[in-house]
Amino acid sequence: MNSDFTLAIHSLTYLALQPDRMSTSDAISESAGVHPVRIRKVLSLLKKHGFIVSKEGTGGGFIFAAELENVNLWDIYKLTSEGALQPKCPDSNERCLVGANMHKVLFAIFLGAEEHLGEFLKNYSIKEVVDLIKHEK
Amino acid sequence: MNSDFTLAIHSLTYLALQPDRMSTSDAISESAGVHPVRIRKVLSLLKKHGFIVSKEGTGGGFIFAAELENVNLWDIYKLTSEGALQPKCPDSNERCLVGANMHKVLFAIFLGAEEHLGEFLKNYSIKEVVDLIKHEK
DNA sequence: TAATACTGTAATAATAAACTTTACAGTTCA
DNA sequence: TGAACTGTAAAGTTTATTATTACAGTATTA
Repeated sequence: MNSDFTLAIHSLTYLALQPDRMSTSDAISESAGVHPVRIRKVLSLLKKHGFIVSKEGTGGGFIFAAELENVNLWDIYKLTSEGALQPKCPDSNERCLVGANMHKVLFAIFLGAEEHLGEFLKNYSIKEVVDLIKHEK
Repeated sequence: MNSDFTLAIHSLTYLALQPDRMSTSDAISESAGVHPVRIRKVLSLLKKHGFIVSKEGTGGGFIFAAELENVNLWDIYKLTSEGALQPKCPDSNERCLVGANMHKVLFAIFLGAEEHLGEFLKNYSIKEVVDLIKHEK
């Protein structure tokens, strides 16, 4: 799994704390410690799904466009990383009972596991993450 | 996450279906479609924790050494992949409220997520996986 | 209207992680 | 003693992730 999921959480949390003005990808990337192009790529996804709004040109940037309570980590996971739990099985031996069928069995189990994980992640909205961040201070 | 977890499940399932004789790393690796050295590395872990027994020399190999019902996927996950859910955060900006504290907050959330995943994986013992494999046939 | 400060995105380069391969020491059996 | 195994380390290869470069498009401002 790449870190798009955590970068998305990081970016949204950042934006949640700047509700009144636009933030640039440079500012967010400096906070997260990654390259601005990477942030723009992740934010581009979040924009497509309406969580944020962007504006080009001078004074432009990104800003939150939803209620913090209504964006939870499972929503973000699905956008950035759905299927990431699935094991990448190499081609196994079709002439062996185990090799031939393990892929299907694991696929089904990991699908269940991801759904189960989803139930957990739904408990955390960006609002909760923001509160946790503030509490750390 | 590398595929040690799924290779361990594959190997144990394979051994579960050969309860009466030793299986070589070559045979298992052919079933799983990976290199025998990799299988031996994974099996070495499983051996350390008593799930299997190995024997060197001619006629040697690996064999299951526990009750199938008593080895579940969470046990195996812990051995092979514990912490794999944890996001690998790059060093973020300590002078930013979000950058400075996101790591701790995410660590806590993902720790919970992994425990939650554990509850799901505990539902699957190797016996169940074997049954699913047989059922696929 | 020209310069500046942004987003958006593609293409390439660098780095890191995963996996394979080679090598060889140790063990058991025939 | 030789063949068939496990056990590991080290080196090489491949793949995935991330950074960098480049540049087109858009809004602002002077």
